[in-house]
Formats: sequence, structure tokens, C-alpha cells
Amino acid sequence: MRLTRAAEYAIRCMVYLSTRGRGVLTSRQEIAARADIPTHFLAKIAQDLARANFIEIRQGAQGGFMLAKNPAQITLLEVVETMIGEIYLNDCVARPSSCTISYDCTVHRVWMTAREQLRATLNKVTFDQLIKEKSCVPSIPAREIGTNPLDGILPDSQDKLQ
Amino acid sequence: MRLTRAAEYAIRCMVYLSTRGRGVLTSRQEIAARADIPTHFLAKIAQDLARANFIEIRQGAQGGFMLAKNPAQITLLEVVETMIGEIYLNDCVARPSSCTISYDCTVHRVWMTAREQLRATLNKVTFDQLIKEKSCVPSIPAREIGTNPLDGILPDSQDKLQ
DNA sequence: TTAATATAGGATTATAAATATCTTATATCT
DNA sequence: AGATATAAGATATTTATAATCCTATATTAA
Repeated sequence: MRLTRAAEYAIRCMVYLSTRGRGVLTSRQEIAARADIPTHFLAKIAQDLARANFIEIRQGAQGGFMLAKNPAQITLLEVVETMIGEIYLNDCVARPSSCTISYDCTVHRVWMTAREQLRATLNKVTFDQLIKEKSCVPSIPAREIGTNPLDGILPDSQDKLQ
Repeated sequence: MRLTRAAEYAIRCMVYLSTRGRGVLTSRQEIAARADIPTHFLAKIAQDLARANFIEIRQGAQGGFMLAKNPAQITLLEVVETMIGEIYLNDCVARPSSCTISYDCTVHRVWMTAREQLRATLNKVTFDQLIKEKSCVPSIPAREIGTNPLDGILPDSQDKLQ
């Protein structure tokens, strides 16, 4: 009953892009280094985030990802469910047919409640709220923007060795 | 982010044993048939439930399982966590060291809240409440229902997600 | 126009977890 | 003693997760 790695990475990626702001192009390498995400895995995750219209992807030299919405318009729940599908917590809520005996049992109803509480909690939180306070992903001090944000972060030629 | 089959089976087993009442010996075959649980898997699950002192196991001819506590003294959360371990929902709550950057971030705090809500909801429900109304497992006696002990827990009295 | 850079998208591999069953041992009843 | 039933650990089987690889395509700069 644990969030997947992919979803945790997606959240970190979105937090980092939120600190950069909507429409600011950021390379995959930079995001991977700063948010501590395996670069290849991030590529895969970004595809899901792009399909869900949270980010936009630019190919080619100087390519990268950028936020396609305002952080205030993206909730934690939306990003999580983009990665793991709709949250259900237990099988009989997800697929009532898996309950062979009754379609309306008390156990079922407790899980329904738990599920709605959880989804409501995650849905109340937007990414602009998440970056207003200290988060897992370090934000860039304003004076650094414009300089190479990877300075001192990436050991030289990390991805060039493949 | 789904409850395991083993935990679902454990709940069904406990619901069924609760309808039988504390101290009533019931064969594994009967429980398996009535609660729709693979018999061999039930044996494995019963061992966990016995270790946690929810049930007592009698070996030998005419053996079986029986409830070792009153259903009112067993919560849904206890049975669930016996089977899947303590609920954490995400890794950075379970093992803060997995968060390489900050030990006190906003994302972390949202998951803490979600986790406590979920555990509180599951902890409010006891097995005597679960068998007072229709459950997934057919009960043997039809009981009188007075005031509904699940008020405040079941979905109809909760604020729902949009 | 070509070379270099970077992501797209599908395929593949590796690892871990969940699910289920099997086997030998032990306990209990008749 | 013989029949019946679970104990406990071992062993498959299946499924999901995590990560990486490969070929194609897009973009930029020389």
C-alpha cells in the first residue's frame, strides 16, 4: 500500500518545475540531478506528465521540459493518479465484482470512505502551495537563474558516457 | 496502492469468525468455503492472525480456528496492519532517509496527514460493528440493529470529493 | 546541409512483491 | 494406532515495479 517510485519521482519533477515557473524550459539532466531522479526513468515519467498536459516537452538540442499550467492549477492528486491510475485502496472498491457475495457490505463502505478522504486530502494540495514552504527539492535562489543551474551539481559528462 | 489479497482474506476470515462469536471453533474448510478464501492460503493467513493473538488455532481432528478476543476489541486497522505491516502510503514517510534532500518538506507533511487520516478511519471500525450490518460474508444470525455505530464513518455522512 | 544534442516511444531486462501451493512434521480425536 | 487437521517452512508462479536500452525523430548551431 505504498506509492510507486515513478509517482514519487513525478511529484519531485513537478515540484522542481513549479519552482522554475510556468513555461520555463528546463533540461531533463538538470531536473534529474536536482530532484535526484534517474535520468532515463525521468524521460519515461515525463511522457506520462506530458500526455496529461501538465508539462510540455521540447525535443532537440536545448530541449527539455516546462510546466504547461500554473502550479496553482495542479493538485497533488492529479499528478499521483496520472502515474498510478485512480486510487482505490482495495480491490472490492475498484472492482465490485471481485466481491462474490455482496455488493453493498460494511467493509466495502469503510474503504469507500477511506478512499474519498485520501483523495480529498491529496486534491486540496496544489503545487504552488507545495513550493511556498520548504520542500524535498531545493529551489533555485533567484540570483542563480540565468547562470548554468547545473554548476556544482553534475559531475562533468554524466550522461555523455553512454 | 492497493490492499493485498492476503489482507482482504484476513478481513473476511475475521468477519466470519466474528459472526460465530468469540471462542467458537470453526474448521478451516468451513471458513474458506463461506468467506471464499483459498484453503491453503487461509492456513498461511491464520498463522499471522494467531501470532497477533486475534485467533486461536486448534490442531488435530476437529481442529480449526476461533476468535481469541471480542469482535468489539478488534479494529479493522489492526487486522490490516497485521497482514501488510504499518501503513505508510509513501516511502519518504516510511523511511525519511530515502528523501535525500530535506527531512521536513511540505510534500512529506501532506502524506503524513493522509496517512494519519486513513489509519484513524480504519481504527474507528471494530468487527462487531462490521457484522451488525450486511457484510461481504454471509452472517449466520440476523441481529437487531439499534443505533448505527458506523455513523460518521460510512460515506453518506462524509464530505465527498466533488 | 551536416554534425551534435536531446527527447520519443517501444522493447527489454532486472528486481521485488504478491499469490498460491507443496511437503514434512506435529497435534488431537476416536 | 489410525485418521484427520493444522504448523511451519520451502518452493513455485504470477504480476507489478523499476530501470535501462535501442532506434527514430526533432532541434540547434556550425
